[in-house]
Amino acid sequence: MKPEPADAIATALDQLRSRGERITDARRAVIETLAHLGDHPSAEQLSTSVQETHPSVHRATIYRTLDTLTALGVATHVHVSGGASAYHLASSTHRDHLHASCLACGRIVDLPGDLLDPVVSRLSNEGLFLLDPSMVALAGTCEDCLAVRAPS
Amino acid sequence: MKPEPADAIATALDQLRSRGERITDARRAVIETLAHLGDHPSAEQLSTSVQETHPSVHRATIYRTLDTLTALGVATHVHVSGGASAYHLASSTHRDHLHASCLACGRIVDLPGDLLDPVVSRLSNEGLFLLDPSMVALAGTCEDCLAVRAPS
DNA sequence: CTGCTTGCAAAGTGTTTGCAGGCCC
DNA sequence: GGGCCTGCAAACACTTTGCAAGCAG
Repeated sequence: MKPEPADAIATALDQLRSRGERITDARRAVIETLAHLGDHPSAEQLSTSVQETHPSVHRATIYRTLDTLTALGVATHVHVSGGASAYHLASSTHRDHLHASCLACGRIVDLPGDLLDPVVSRLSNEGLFLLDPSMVALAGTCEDCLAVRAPS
Repeated sequence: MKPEPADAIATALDQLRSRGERITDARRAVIETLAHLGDHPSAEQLSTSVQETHPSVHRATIYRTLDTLTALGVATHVHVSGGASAYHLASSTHRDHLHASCLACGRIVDLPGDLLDPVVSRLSNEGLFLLDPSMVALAGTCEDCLAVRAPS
């Protein structure tokens, strides 16, 4: 089900090009690494990974690139409770899912994108708050860690 | 509607005493300041406030005290997207509400405590995740900022 | 007294910024 | 070539830690 990383990379680069952004080695490196990791790395982790293949790319550039990619909608990030932000490409197959960080193992897991729709409606109806699900950092325990803690 | 800060302070101190924790000037200062601010200050803001009335209390102590208070359940904290954690006393009148940070003004607003119950159930039923609502940092736009952005 | 707490200073994360030079288009 | 991007280093915000002295119980 996972798309070829190559597809995701090409898509991302196209998005950059069509926005008139420049394609540089650093940006290519960030996008390629994001695509190949496929995970939800933090900027710091990503920085480490990128430097394995492209040692000349500076950390600060990674941060700036992620900023740019996020601003363009090519990538998204979740601010994880008390930790570093997690990034991933906004490829079409991953679209519109939510993120939750497991307090036990620290991983970011994907959850259904419509999960918070009822909550958004309720808050909206009651005039309390305009909730932006994509900005929400859910937290709790993932199924793997649940299995460990509470074996049947 | 707000309880006298004095009540909240007394309650908090009692909780400390009954847990066998020591009552020190620093702890009293933190609790008093939390009670009087009534808001959801960050550790850093709290530190600043405390030092206005108790200049001898060190920042590091504030962090340690907040840690202790949180561990005891006397205070709670929300990890706010990309920023500092926000703290407040877990006084009975405030109990069990959720927090959302406004992306426009940065404030922390309180939302109904049962807001995420359906979400918790759904995730639990589907065996996906054990969501801990108290650890969730909601985000979006608060009603005040909505009013500004979208005047009738 | 005993040992939990504090003050202080320093280190540790995660991230941002100013600047000069470099490369994309 | 013009100006966006980058590398570098330093600063920044927030938080944690080791240690010796101090105070609560």
